[in-house]
Amino acid sequence: MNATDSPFATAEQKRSTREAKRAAVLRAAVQMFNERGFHQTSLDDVAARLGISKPTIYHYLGNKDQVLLECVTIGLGQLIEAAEQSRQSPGTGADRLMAFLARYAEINMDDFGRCVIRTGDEALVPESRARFRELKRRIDSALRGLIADGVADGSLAPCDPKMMAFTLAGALNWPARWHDPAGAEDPQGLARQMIAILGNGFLPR
Amino acid sequence: MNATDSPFATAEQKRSTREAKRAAVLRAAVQMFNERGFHQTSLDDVAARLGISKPTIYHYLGNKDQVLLECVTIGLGQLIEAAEQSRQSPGTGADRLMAFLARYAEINMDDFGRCVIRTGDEALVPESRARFRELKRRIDSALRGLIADGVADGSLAPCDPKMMAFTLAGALNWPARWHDPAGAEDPQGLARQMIAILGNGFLPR
DNA sequence: TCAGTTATATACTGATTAGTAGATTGCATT
DNA sequence: AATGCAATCTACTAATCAGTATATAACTGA
Repeated sequence: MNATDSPFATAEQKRSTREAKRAAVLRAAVQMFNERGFHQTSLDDVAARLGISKPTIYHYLGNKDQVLLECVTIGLGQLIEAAEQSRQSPGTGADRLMAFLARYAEINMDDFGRCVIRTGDEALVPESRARFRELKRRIDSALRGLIADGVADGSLAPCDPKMMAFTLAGALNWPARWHDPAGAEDPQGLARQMIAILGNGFLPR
Repeated sequence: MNATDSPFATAEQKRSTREAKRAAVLRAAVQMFNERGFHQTSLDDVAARLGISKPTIYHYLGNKDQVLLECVTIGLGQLIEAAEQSRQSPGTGADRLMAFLARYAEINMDDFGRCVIRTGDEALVPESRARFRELKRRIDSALRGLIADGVADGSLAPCDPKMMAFTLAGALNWPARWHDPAGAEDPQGLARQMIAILGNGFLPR
């Protein structure tokens, strides 16, 4: 506590507690969606977990579809950011791809990334669905681009980038279903192991 | 039409039309669950697609949870059968693993297999959930066993069978989400391509 | 002091839908 | 002829839950 804290909040402080509350609601919602599924989670449940009432959720986030859309948008935003960083990072195509895959896998074991994977397109209302798909397409193109680069510079095996992207993404999406965030295995370690397997293949070299 | 067909059905014919009706209801249900999601599909919707009424579904299959449990049980049954066949098939560990993976991928692009993948544990009522998990565990053990055999006979690269199983299964589960059953790509071809990628890895050999 | 804004609650409405009660028809068996 | 069972329907009940109307309290700025 410093001398400047008073019971009267400044505009900036208010803006920031509002942000914090909004984030807390979103965090509670995404965790419950991941644990129990979107349709098994009512907004009253989410409110109860936070000790607030349903209209407060509407105040901060809007209706249930908007809450879900915001969750997946955050997850997809993290993935897009990761893709952009990898594109600019140094090394061969293979190096850049592997850096991206590691980040990709970690995000998929995190609250919002898990939500992206666990949310089927059908769960969203049609307008949100289009947005959801578009963002996913963006990640997919970025991944294909990284693969194509690696094939071009010879650091990756020749392949069809589309099939390769589906295969790699599938493998690294799956932990969103089985990995227990409260469990002992650490996401980074798992990601590294899976990427090593995908890099070398199951056949002996 | 042969001479023996008459408007009066034998007991056997009746048993078999009953079976056919039951199967038709199940097929309609699983397809709609896959297209629109379990919670977005009401039993009235399923009945409407077949031109029947909801109580008829209860007559043949029971309540909504039982319908879903039956769908996933069929899919898992196909996978278990595939695992047993591969265990007994000839060739090296790698050969047997690849035969299984091919079948595994194909099943996952079929109605009931897709449903297995798309159904989260949370969707089922707790009693069914235990059964669902147990069957999935069985497939996972079978897969790990095949991998361990291949590592033992040297036809597979040394690896942790658990991580390898998660990685391979994840990659081959994913088409259940993106592959369009009405689309042009044929499941067998896709399966072969993915397995080649997984066998060789993305790094050049 | 009054009007406006923000944060929050209680209590309701309306829609959806799982599941059931009960009727009907027709064949099968005694 | 009578009883029972299989297959099917229409019409209802009851629960859940998204979303809203409305109240209140606190602070803000005029």
